[in-house]
Amino acid sequence: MATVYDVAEKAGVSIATVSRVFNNNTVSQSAREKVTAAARSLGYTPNLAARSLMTKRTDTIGVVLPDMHGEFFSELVRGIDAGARRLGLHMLVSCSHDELNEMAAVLSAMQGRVDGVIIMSPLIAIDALEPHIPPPLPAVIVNGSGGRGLYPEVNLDNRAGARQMMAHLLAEGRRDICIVSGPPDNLDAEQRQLGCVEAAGHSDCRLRTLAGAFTEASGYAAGVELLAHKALPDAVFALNDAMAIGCLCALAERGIAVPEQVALAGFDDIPLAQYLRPSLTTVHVPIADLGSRSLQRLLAILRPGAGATTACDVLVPELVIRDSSRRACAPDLR
Amino acid sequence: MATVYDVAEKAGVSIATVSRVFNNNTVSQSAREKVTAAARSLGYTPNLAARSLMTKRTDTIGVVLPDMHGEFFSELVRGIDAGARRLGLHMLVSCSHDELNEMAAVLSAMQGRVDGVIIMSPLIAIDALEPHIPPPLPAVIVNGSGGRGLYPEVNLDNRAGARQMMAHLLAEGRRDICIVSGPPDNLDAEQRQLGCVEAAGHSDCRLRTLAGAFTEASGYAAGVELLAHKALPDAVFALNDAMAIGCLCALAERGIAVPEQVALAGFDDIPLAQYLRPSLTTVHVPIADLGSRSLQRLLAILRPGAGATTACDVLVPELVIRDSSRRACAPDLR
DNA sequence: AGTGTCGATGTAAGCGCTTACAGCATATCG
DNA sequence: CGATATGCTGTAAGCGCTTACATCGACACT
Repeated sequence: MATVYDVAEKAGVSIATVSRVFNNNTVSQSAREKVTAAARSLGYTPNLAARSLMTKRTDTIGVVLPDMHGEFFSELVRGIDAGARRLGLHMLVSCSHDELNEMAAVLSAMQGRVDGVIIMSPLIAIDALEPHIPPPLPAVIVNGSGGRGLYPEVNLDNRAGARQMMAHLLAEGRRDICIVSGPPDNLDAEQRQLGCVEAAGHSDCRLRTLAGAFTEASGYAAGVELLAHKALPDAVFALNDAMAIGCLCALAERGIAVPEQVALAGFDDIPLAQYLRPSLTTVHVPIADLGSRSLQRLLAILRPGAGATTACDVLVPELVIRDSSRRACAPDLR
Repeated sequence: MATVYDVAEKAGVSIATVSRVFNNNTVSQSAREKVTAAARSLGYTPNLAARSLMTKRTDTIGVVLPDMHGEFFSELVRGIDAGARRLGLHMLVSCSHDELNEMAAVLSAMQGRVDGVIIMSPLIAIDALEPHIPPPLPAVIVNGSGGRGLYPEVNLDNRAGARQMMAHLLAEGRRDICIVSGPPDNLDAEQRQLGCVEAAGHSDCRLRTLAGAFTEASGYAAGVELLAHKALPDAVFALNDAMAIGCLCALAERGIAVPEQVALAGFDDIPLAQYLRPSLTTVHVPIADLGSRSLQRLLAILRPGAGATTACDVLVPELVIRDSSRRACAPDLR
């Protein structure tokens, strides 16, 4: 590999000038041209390790995810990547499997490789996690509501989303609502459930809960269990779309009409939701926005004063009403 | 940040010994303990840029994807990540949006940041891409069938998968089959289509094609178009699951019974496929395997002799027959 | 005792780059 | 015309680390 010395020699200038050309510093037009030509002919690329060593920057940001399963995470990464590319930043991705030690390991391994990290950890309580973030590492936490304020957070208002959905179901006249919950300790799931309980509290409806795990299979299982009881609820609110799909499958198998006998609702609004039969009422979560927003947040730390930071970092999801919850089931023609 | 000098001083040894401790070289028990203690108390972490500068390794591999949409890519990344973690490697991810220039830019930016790259580019022909891969950068190409052999490839036998599906549909007595194709120039789509044509050639069936784009929406549109014609085919083979779902939606909306009137098949076997009503017959693509296999391949270049390389790098997908294509529609109880 | 071997350690030389500082034209001004 | 400012450029000092080489005991063997 060619170095600044090779380029300098070929261009007949000093290494400092070469470096200046590649860092957009003040260089005469003629020198710039000579250097550029020499660099091209030698196939020179600056050695980034050496550069990092001097500048103490890596132009890379880390993304720590619990897992890579499903559309949710890929969408999040997409949101971050889009922003990062525009800023000339790279993206180091790692999955921690929601295990505290593994997450600590990932974070410490990232130290020195990245200028900052975006951490998403719906399972691990942030106050347990915070001590494991290496102090010099700037970090932003996504969707981990309730840290000690040491790190900026970008959150989704899961509670508000759940409340909206409940309000909708109640408005449709549903009074016996069954919630299919998320995995224990999952913060999103907790918040969504909380929203449901809040909304139900203001009404005369009956609320029950079936255990779920945010997977299609657990939704299916919940649906089967539902049918084992004598009294079918008049609405099922699965706390994510994957479970709603599983549940829909179980209900359809047993010939239960949705929404006529039972209304069904999900949460997330995955792209597919509108292509189910019946199309799925759900809560739209702007996942990619969550990603780009958290990148913005991180950038505000890394390059202070670079751009105006949005003060608000709680995204409010939006209710999307489709056929699966409608009393009068109008065909959804998109 | 503490450096080797600080640790050396505190531990009463030379910097070489400190370095040796952190590189598992031969050091006496007592020295090792002194260094470890000193390092911990100073919160020392080796500076990776400096290390890279000497070793010329980054312990990071790059992953270049066309996009991050949908489950396919996240699953692939998951497969790579799992392997990488075990080997102590990091993963730099970037999306190129299937644009040649952007891909070239991404690749050149990765040079020096990674020890090698895994490139997935279903849209860009590999022989167009190869010149843009910086020569010193070890690379493995996933699913980009048909390079000039400059780089190892890990491919999925799309053609065989499509042939299997066709054979199944024919065996079920379907004779008028409509294919919903993928986006133009997409290599996977091309291969799948080719497999269909091959299989049809050996039979007496009628084959027609409707344009698709691997999205739910395009599948839906294809379904609608299908219904506009007077003669409904007796089978629809959508070249990926997303389109099959869209198509199923369109058919269901118009009251067409699947599989009684029309059999429906997809390709990919996304996790959701079994939870559709009717559950979707499809071709199972071991996506995560594709990822881990390509990592293995890359590793064989990076660390020659480290592990036995599997000679075979063509993964054969597997037919998964579910309700959507069965003549006698037995309930699928999983 | 002399010699060879071997493991543990220290010394010092870079890896390729950025950047403070100094130098040196050339332009500007009193 | 000398003094001062200005714009480019070169020199050289590291950034924090790994590692070749030299050194030095300790030990075994003849």
